[in-house]
Amino acid sequence: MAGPRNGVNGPRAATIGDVARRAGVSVSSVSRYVHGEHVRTAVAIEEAIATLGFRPSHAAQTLKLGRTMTIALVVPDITNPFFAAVVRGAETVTSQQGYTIVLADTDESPARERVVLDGMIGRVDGVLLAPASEDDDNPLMLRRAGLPVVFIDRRTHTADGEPDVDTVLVDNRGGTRAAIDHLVAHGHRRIAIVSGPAESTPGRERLEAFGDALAAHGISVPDDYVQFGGFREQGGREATERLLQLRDRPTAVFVANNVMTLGALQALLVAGVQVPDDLSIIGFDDHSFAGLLAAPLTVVDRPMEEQGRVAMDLLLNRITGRDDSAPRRIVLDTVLVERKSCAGPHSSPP
Amino acid sequence: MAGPRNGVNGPRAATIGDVARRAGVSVSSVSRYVHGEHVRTAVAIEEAIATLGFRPSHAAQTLKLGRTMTIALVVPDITNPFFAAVVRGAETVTSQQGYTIVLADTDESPARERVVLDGMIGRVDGVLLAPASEDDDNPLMLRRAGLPVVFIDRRTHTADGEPDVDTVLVDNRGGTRAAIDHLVAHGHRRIAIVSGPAESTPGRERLEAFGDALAAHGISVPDDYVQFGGFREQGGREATERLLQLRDRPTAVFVANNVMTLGALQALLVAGVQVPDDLSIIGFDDHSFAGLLAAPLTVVDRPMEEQGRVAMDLLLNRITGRDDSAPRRIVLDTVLVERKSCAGPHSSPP
DNA sequence: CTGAAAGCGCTTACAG
DNA sequence: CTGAAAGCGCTTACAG
Repeated sequence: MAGPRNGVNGPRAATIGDVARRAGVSVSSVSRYVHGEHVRTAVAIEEAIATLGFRPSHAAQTLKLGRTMTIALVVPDITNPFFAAVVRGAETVTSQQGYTIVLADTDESPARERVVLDGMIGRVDGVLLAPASEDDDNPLMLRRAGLPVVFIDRRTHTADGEPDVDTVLVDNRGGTRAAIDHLVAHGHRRIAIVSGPAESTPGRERLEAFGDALAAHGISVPDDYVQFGGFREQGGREATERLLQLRDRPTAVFVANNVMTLGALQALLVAGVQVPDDLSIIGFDDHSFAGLLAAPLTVVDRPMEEQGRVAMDLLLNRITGRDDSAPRRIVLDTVLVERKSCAGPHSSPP
Repeated sequence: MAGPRNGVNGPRAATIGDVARRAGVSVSSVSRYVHGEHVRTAVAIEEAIATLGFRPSHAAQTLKLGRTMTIALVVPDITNPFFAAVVRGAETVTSQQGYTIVLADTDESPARERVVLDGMIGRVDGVLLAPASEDDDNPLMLRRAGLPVVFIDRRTHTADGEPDVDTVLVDNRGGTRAAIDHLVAHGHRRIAIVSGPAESTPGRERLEAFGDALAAHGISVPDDYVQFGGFREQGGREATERLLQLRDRPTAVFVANNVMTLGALQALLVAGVQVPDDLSIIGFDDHSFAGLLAAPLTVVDRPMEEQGRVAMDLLLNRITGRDDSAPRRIVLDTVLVERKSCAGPHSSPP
C-alpha cells in the first residue's frame, strides 16, 4: 500500500531504462508493452513497472510526439456558474479521450488573458477560449504558435464576414428579443438594460438587440436607461442602483447576464423595491437558484453544457486533424424560461 | 503586427537550431542569449528570434531541466468564491516568479480528485490542494511521484500527531465557538447546524466544535439538529428545509460554509421565514453580498487571500528547495463579522 | 566569449 | 516478436 519509502521529494523517478534493466529486456519492449502491444515478456515488465512505480515522463513523450495531450479552458470568470457548466460539458468529451484539461481564469481582463494564453503555448494542444473582449489579437498569437482555438461566445470577423476561427455562440439577439417582447407584452414601455461590456460579443449583441427589439415596438430608449455592469456582480448592483435613482424610473429591467442579475437583485432588495410589483426583471442565463427566489426569476436560458460539449468536440477534431474544413460558426438556441419576476407596470410615477 | 502568414496549424515552429543557423552562431550562444547572458552576437540573434517567432520548446526545457515551472491548484468547487480568493492570493505570489498556474476542479469528489491529480503528475512542479476528503491516500500518490504538496484546509495526521504534509488551515474550532457563543449570548438554546461532510477537515472540525461549544454552555443537541449539506448550495437548501420541518424548530442555525448559507437563505425565503425575527442565522466564510441582503449576514470570516498566499509561499519554498524543514502547519485566525442576521429567539413554539 | 557534444526520457522506423 | 539506434529540442559542463 505505502510503496517504497521516499525522501522529501522522492528519489529520482524510475525511467523506462530502469524498467528495461530490471525486466531484462530492451526499452523498446517496455515502450511497446506500455502502449498495449503484445510482448512475450509482459509479466516481467509488469512486475518491474509495479515495483519501480514507473510512469512515463510526460515531458519526454511530449517532446518526442509533439503533443501534450492537454487542453486549456480559458474563461473570464470561473466563479460564474455558466462557465462551470461549460467546463462540465467540455469534460464529458475529453475524459473519454485521454486528454487532461487545465483551467485558467482571465478575470475579464484582456491583459490577463494575454499572459495566461502566453503561458499555455507549448503546454497544451489546443485552447477553448471564452474571450474577455472582441478587440484583442490574442487569438492571432495562438494561431502563430500553431495552436488550434475554439471560441465560446466570441464572434469573429473577417473582411468578407466569414468566421475565421471556430466558434460556438448562442443566439444572443433572438434571446434578447424574446425577453423584450415578453416585457412589452406585459405592458412595459419604460424598459432599461443592465448591459455587459460592449467590447465583448455577448455584451455587444445583447445590447444591440435590446435597442433593436424596442425600436421594433416603436419604443425609444433614453440614454440613462442603458447602464453597464461589466458582467460582474458588483457592476450589476451599481448599475441597478443608478437606474433606481433616475427621475423616470424604468418599470422593467433586462439584465444581460446571470452574475449581474444577482447584483441587481441585491440592489432591489436593499432599496426595498418589490419584484415584480414595483419592477419587473428578466435575466440572461439561468442560475441554480433563480427559481427559488421570493420572486422566481424569468430568464433567457441556453444549453450551457451543450455549448461546452460542442466546442470541445470541434476543438478535438481540429487537434487530431479529423476536421480540416473551413472555420465553423455554430449558434445554439436560447429559450425563455418564464417564472414570476415579470408583471405589468403597476407603479407609475410621473 | 500580423506576423508571417501561417497555415491552419502553422508551419513547424522554429527551433533554437533554426535561430542559430539564421544568426550564424551556435545553439549554445542562442541559448545563452535567451537566458540573459551577454553574447557578442546579440543583435543578430535577436533579429533571428523575432523574424522566426522563436519560442523555446517547453517540453524540451522540462525534459532537460527536470522542472515544468507550472503549479497546480486543485480545489473541490471552483465556483465557491472562497476558492476564487485563494487562487487570487496564490497568484500574487507566483506571478513574480515565472510560474504558470493551472486550475482544476474535483467537484467535491475524492474519485475525481484522484483522476485530476494523476493527470498532473509530470506536468507540474507542485500542487496546492484543497482536498475533498481527509480519508483518501491521494497525497501519498503525489509523494511517491516526488511532487511537493501543500494542503489548504486539510489537517494531516501522523501517528504522533505531527503534521506530515505542509498545510494551511484556519482556526475552525475557534471560529465556530465564536459563532455559537454569539448565538447563545442572544439567548438561543435551540441551535442547529447545517454541516459540511464529516470526512473533510473543515466539515469535521466545525461540526465537532459546534457540539463542544454548545456542551460548554450546558446545551445538548438533538440528533435532528445536525443536518448535512455537503458544502453545496443545494445541500444547504435541503438541509435547511429539513430543519424547518422539525416539530421543535431551532431558533438559530449555524451554517458551515458560504455556499450552503446561500442555499439556506433560499430555503428560508421560500418558506417565508424572516431573518432574524423568526430565525437567526450565522454562516462560516464571508460572501461578497452577505452584507447586502435584506438581513445582512453575520459570518465567521477568514483571511482567504492570505491563506492562498501563505500556502503558495510554502509550496514555492519546497519546490525550490529553499525550505527543507519538517512539514509545517500554519493556522490562521478567523474573525466574527457581526451584521444583522442574529437576534433573540422571539418565536417560541412548544 | 564561443562551439561541439553529451544527455534529459521517451518512441519508432529499421533490421533481424 | 525484439533490440540498437536515431532523434525530438533544449541546457550546460568542458575545452578552447
